[in-house]
Amino acid sequence: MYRSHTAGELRLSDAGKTVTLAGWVQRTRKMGALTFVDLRDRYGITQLVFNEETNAELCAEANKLGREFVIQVTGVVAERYSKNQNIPTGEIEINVNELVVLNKSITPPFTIEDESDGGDDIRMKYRYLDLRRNAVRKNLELRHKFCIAVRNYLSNLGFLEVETPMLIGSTPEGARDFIVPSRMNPGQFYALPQSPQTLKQLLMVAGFDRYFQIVKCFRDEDLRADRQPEFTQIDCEMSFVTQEDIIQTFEGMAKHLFKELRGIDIEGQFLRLPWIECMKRFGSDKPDMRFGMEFVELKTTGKDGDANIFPAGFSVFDEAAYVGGICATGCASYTRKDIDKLTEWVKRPQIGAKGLVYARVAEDGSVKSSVDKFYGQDTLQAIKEKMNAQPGDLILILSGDDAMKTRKQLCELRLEMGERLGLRDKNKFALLWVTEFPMFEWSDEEGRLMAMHHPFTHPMDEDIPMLDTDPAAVRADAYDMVCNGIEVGGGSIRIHDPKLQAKMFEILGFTPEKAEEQFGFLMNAFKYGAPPHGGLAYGLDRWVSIFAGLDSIRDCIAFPKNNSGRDVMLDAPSFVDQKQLDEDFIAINLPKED
RNA sequence: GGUGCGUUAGUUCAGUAGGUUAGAAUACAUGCCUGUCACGCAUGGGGUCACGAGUUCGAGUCUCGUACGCACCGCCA
Repeated sequence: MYRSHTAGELRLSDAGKTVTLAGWVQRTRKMGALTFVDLRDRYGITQLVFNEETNAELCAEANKLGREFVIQVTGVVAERYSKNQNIPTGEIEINVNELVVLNKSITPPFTIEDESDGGDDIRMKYRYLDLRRNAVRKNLELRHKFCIAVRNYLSNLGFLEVETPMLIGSTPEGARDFIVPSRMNPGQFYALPQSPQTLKQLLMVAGFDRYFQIVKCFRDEDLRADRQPEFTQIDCEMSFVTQEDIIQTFEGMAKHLFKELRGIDIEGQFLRLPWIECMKRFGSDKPDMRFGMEFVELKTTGKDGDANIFPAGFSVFDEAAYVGGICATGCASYTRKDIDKLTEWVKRPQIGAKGLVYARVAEDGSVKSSVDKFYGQDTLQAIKEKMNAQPGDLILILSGDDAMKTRKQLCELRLEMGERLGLRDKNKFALLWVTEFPMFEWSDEEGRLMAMHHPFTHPMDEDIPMLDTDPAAVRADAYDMVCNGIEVGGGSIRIHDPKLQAKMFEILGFTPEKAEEQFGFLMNAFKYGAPPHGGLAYGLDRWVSIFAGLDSIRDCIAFPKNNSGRDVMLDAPSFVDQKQLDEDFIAINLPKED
């Protein structure tokens, strides 16, 4: 037996007990004849005491201990002379009688403490040391609890967890696949699933009317703080359901998770916003609803309807297709310099605005703007009224030729101002459903319509007739759940009619042969009695990050990849031996260096 | 594929206008210290300033290129 207790559980009530503990040396403090050692394991820290006067030999051994040595000690629990209120075991210490060094450690490359001195790079290279730190370990503990809560909730509703294969066929639609060679089928490749989408639909055909799976998915695309090449989804599918049924079920799950993991009761139904309204009011299909600062449209043209608050005179607005603004509460105190900086910020290539028009509302209600020489006070007052701007507020206005592009720029500005005003509080949560997504979006690169969600998404029933006449206007029976401006889940009602599915492939530019080759298995299955079905997938890593207040999903993944998709600890990916390539009949064809 | 920022001691960083021997904190080592708990004090070791080229009498500092890291755009059905 290596230990009788963990390093986190002993209390004053245990005083007098003889115990054996094992763990890592966090640090040692030598005070003359007394030596204190903090013993750490994943449960906590317990102070060990060695006294030169009672056992000089043992104390000398203790003085040789270094950071991260693995030791086992036996001793008696005693009340501390002066208590440490900062840790749960702070009222006791162990007077050690026996010390065994189970393993030595070389000096770690960074200090393994709550406030580590290590940067991301070195912590990732030595992730197994980083994981010894409370901060990182707690994220993984939260992740574990999250998974338990998910399984409990879904299990109680009759959902069945079914594993689907990791080695499946490649489908070029969507993200790039990771591919895996098949030795027994020379020249052929499996693909790792981007999602178990088609497989879960086949489970519906099989009659598993409530399925879920906590499952790894793989996409060979560039990484971000919230995107890893392998990530985890809570993949769900239900039969004989409408969008309303699915929203009820998974809104319930979100509420359950908030209650279980954060102790937060979310009252009432989540807000639901059609996609087009989201874009008009927030310039995004995943708006951060923790704060308002909604867009006010000052000029619209074309399909948004013709409206214009501005008299002619300022050529930029005269020529713009869209002019919109936000009202930054209390920001009238921004100096000319502050606004110049903000203007530079919106003109950066990442945002791409041409410029920024501002208007300050003074305490007396008068408006002073950067376009005073083009517009009279009456126009400025009209803008103030329309934007409901109060004295002390700063109105920020962007314009452009393309309404959607300008809205996206305004969205960036809104988020930035929200950040500056401290309105994006990590302990506040604002959830909503975004619905009525467009079915298709035009791809310049492909020169055809692409599925905005995926090709198995059912159109909204009332829009089905438009598939023939105006496919670009068709809305999908799809929905995303958004939390604090992050897409945490999304799904749709699926097509279960093989004829409708065939039509969809046709609109997406598949020839019947191509559709048959890639998705024949699904089309075929649908001929044998496919139930109406739909589902949703939650991004587990993103959910856990939100609950843990993390900026990057990497912090809740035990062994994440870096920006270049590398595992710097394993040094993967790597080249393989020629023998291995030969077995798989693979020739490497790297581009020649210039 | 692109944009921005970065790379200096084991680690986190500072380094002024281009000028002598590149600093701090922490970590590490040694010593002192009987109640510490971010202990304290003293002493010490530790640097190819990412790499390559260029400008210059002289480069950690300026220029160009490369590599790597982070954030973002494209991409992510």
